[in-house]
Amino acid sequence: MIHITLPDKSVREFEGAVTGLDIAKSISNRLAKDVLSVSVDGQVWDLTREIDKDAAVKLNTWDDREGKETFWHSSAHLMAEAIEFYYPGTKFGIGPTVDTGFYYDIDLPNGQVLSEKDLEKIEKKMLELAREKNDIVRSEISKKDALDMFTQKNDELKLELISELEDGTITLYNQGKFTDLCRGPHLPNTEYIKAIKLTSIAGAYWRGDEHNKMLTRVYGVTFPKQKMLDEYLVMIEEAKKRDHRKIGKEMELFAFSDAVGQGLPLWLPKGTQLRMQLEDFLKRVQKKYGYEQVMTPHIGDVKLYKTSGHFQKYGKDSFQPISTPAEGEEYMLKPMNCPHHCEIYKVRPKSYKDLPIRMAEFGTVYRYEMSGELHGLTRVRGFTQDDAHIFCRPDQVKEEFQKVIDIIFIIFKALSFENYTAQISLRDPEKPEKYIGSPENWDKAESAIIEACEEKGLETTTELGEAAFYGPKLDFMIKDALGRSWQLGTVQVDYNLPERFQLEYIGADDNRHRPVMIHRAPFGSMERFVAVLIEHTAGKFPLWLTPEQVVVLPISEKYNDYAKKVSDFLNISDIRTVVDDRNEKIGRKIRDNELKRIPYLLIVGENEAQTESVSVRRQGEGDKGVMKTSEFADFVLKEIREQLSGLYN
RNA sequence: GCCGGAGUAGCUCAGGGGUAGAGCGCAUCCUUGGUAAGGAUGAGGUCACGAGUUCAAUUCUCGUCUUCGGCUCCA
Repeated sequence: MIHITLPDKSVREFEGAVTGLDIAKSISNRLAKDVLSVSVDGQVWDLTREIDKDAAVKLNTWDDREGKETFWHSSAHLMAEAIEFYYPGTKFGIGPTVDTGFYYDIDLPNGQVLSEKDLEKIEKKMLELAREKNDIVRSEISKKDALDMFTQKNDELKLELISELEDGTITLYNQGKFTDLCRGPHLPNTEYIKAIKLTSIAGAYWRGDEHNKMLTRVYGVTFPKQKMLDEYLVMIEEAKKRDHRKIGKEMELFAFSDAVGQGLPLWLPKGTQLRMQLEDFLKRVQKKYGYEQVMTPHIGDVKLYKTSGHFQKYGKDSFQPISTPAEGEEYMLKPMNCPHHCEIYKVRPKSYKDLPIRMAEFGTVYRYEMSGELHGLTRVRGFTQDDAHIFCRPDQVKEEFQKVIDIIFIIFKALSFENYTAQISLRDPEKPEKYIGSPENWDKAESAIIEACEEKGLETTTELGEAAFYGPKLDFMIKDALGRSWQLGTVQVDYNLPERFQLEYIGADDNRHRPVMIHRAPFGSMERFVAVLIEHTAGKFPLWLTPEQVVVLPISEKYNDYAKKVSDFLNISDIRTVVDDRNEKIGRKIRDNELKRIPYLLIVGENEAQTESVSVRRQGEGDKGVMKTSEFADFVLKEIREQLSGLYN
């Protein structure tokens, strides 16, 4: 008798060994059709693999991550089978699943190359093979046999993988004419796969090491229903429309120029206005939280970065030192603001009563990112961090950390960022030698972060070994239009720099102590943040951020004076207005896309009887009717106030 | 940096060894008392840059730069 415990704690009894599929059938036919794999005591198994002892079982469908992974994993094998059909002798590296879909790294024989056009025929072949309904069969194999088999195939990639596996744990999966080394699990057969799209081809190093051979990586995604693929493709198209590079160009927020240089963004007037609104907002919040603004130069003596240790670690990846007329003198474009702030700290001796000191700067830094890494505003070579450094006593770390989390919450709430994740990065407990600072301080800092997050009710994931060598950290990630994760806000505890710069304060005991430094940047960088904000809002910014709040349109030239009066009047209310003094054809300009992005359109002179009034149109709502200009000002201010209300508490 | 696409008007793109093309935008004029439009005319290009092949290169070849998709990296 076998007892199977389901997630709802109910227990089903079976006469003898059962498969996941059997269990699903015993529940409902519908589930038997939908189930893709089965988790047995936490391990994901094939549906057809026999369970011969009591176990806790979860049936995975498309809605479960495990189900999707099984589906895509089998799809990768299907793709490999199709590729082997057209390119016999292809060597196969690894073929894992990713967030959406799967890829396979392959090495085509005789230096053949794959182009985008070839993907279609592979797709077709995959569908053909899928319809053959070939069973996917698992078998166990000894290490020796496995080595023999792939030696015969002359596939040194698989041989390398096998050589690292333990004998007795090696399994093969076969479908049709294709057999692959694989841990599994897989679908029972290929007919589950109904809709296939191979999305792209890219180069990738074998095992991610640039000293290794470059393989061809083929990406694809599959679905159990054609309709789901269609929806996915529509979603991708929609996402492309939100791309910040596209919107940034259309709205004239920022630009790049070959003449200026790669990865160096030019902020256009509207983009600058947007950015300044964000900066002002954060400055107000920071002021409330006891930060003081500072300013430091864009360059610094190379020695400064040698003291901080950054030169040794990152000197090669920086813009190279600038020589001066003086012999042997070298300066660097600053790659970070921290060393400058440490020097500010040292201006005069500090008492424990002075701490915490919170030093903020919108500091522009320059890093020579690899050319292939540059990407719109999200990865650039010159960018402005909304940087601040908090110098505090060890006993203040937790409280300061919580205050930083508060600030990040205020920002995310103000901009309705809900789809974020937070990750705590701690030491690797097995490798204490990797980290600087005393274990006691690390313990204190790590528990301070964990407790601070808990007390703030922040849901986090914890990664061991992901901490910086100088301290633990907390990162906030947010997804962009295409589902890629970007790191935005970051809070890092640092024991290293205070040490290197010999920072001190005099404690209540009249002894010298070392302060703890907290680095934090809620936006991360203005560039990246604006990029994510654009994609998040698809260019429809909250009213208080909109680069063009209100457009005043005189319907003909004779209303120009009045339009100017209206705009002057509204300017008093801190609302940007744009007067276009062209004639009535202006209507053509303000339409479609542009109209969509301007919250308010005021038309002056529509009704000659009411020259004291304006016709108001609200984005997405259409005609709001005729209002007195002063009424409109109140109306808009009220709306902005509503959007801003509650942001500070 | 590496692999693979791409670079033609302000924007989106078509073309192709022999005066350079479209749509939108822009300009001028006409029409339209209008919910933001119709018509006519026109201006805009070293076809990214540099070499090579050729009688002739924007087109073919090579190199450089930039950009896009990945890899790697991210203080």
